[in-house]
Amino acid sequence: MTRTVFEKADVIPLVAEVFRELGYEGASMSKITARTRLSKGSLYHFFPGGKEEMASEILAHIENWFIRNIYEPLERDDPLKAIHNMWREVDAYFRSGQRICLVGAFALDETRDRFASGIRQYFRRWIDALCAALVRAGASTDAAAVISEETVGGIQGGLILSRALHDETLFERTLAGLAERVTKCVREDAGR
Amino acid sequence: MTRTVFEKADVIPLVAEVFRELGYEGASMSKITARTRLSKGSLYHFFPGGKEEMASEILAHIENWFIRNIYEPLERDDPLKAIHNMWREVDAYFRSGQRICLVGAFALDETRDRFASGIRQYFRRWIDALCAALVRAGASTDAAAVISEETVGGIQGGLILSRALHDETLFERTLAGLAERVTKCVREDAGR
DNA sequence: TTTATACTGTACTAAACAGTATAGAAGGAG
DNA sequence: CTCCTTCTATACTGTTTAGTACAGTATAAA
Repeated sequence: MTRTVFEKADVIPLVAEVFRELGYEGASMSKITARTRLSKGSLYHFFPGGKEEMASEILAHIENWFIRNIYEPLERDDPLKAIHNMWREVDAYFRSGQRICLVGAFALDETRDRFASGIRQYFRRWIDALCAALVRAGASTDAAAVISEETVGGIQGGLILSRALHDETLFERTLAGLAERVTKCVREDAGR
Repeated sequence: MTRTVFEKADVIPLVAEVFRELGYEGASMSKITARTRLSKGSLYHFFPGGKEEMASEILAHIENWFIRNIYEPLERDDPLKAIHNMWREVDAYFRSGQRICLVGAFALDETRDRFASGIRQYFRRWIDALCAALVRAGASTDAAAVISEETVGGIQGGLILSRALHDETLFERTLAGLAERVTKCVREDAGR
């Protein structure tokens, strides 16, 4: 009999995809074992704390991805380039709206209260990093604060709408619209 | 012993609130009975089809509310007044972001597939009604289509963000920002 | 006052649930 | 080879789940 051997680093994205598709409550252990092809033994070996530990590690894994690929570039690199990189990475990460934001989904029901600090931090840091990049690019502090909040919110709304309407083009349209407004905001303020 | 007698019209909003707090999968029959104080017998009397029938009737109830209070005014009344009315009603309905959009939440996981047509219709009609009102108010067809999509998406994003950040002021700020952009869009196009 | 209807409460079943225990397989170290 | 560690598979626990059955209660009409 063939035995597939996993490492924790391989398991987390696999389980994450199940949570993404079914939500925290919808993802029962049996659904997770069925969809990942991992046995209960393996899952409890990697996550002795069960579902709660899985979700907690997944959230940390997601946050690390965003820190490395989005937040740190925004904080460190040339702001306009980093923002351009953000649109590209976000579109790829959410597969043009075919893949949801697990953190956003968790925020909508009582799951939020279990992982409150992780969820809060994910959005807080995203908004703050974008805001700081906009200020460095020449936007006013006030305008940057407003538009960075609208941008992160707009992305979440775009994900909901594109799924609800089964419209694969909607998310990319949303990103393009947000990108245009961000660019305009920087141009206007920098031109003063 | 006192016996509280309900009608279906009273039961739907009660059960809806439980779905809103816990999501479709999280709302088990025992949680529903505990939070609504309705017995299993009563619930299955009103909804012989169980959870699926409950959610289906709740979605219909929500859509009716939006038709009466938002979509029809947008389609029928003075467009600027109807749009102004929309901001007020939406803020009240979602309790300034303290209450989520059940339809949006359903759209994020596999629950979407169970209620696909209801979910699609809710957003489709909202966007279309707003778009038509904007055109009647003097906006160009293209600009109206873009901004009405951004508005409905922006509302959903604002709900996620205000919950995620535990920021009660964020949703109202989002609505105010959207209202400003909508007003500007109408003014610019009508002035041509 | 009888009788039908509408609603409630509870006891029940079978399936699904989270989690545990444990035996065993693979692979490397000695 | 043996031994140890890491990972997998499955059988098992008690609990919770959705849903059914049915007896019981209030109300209104006849």
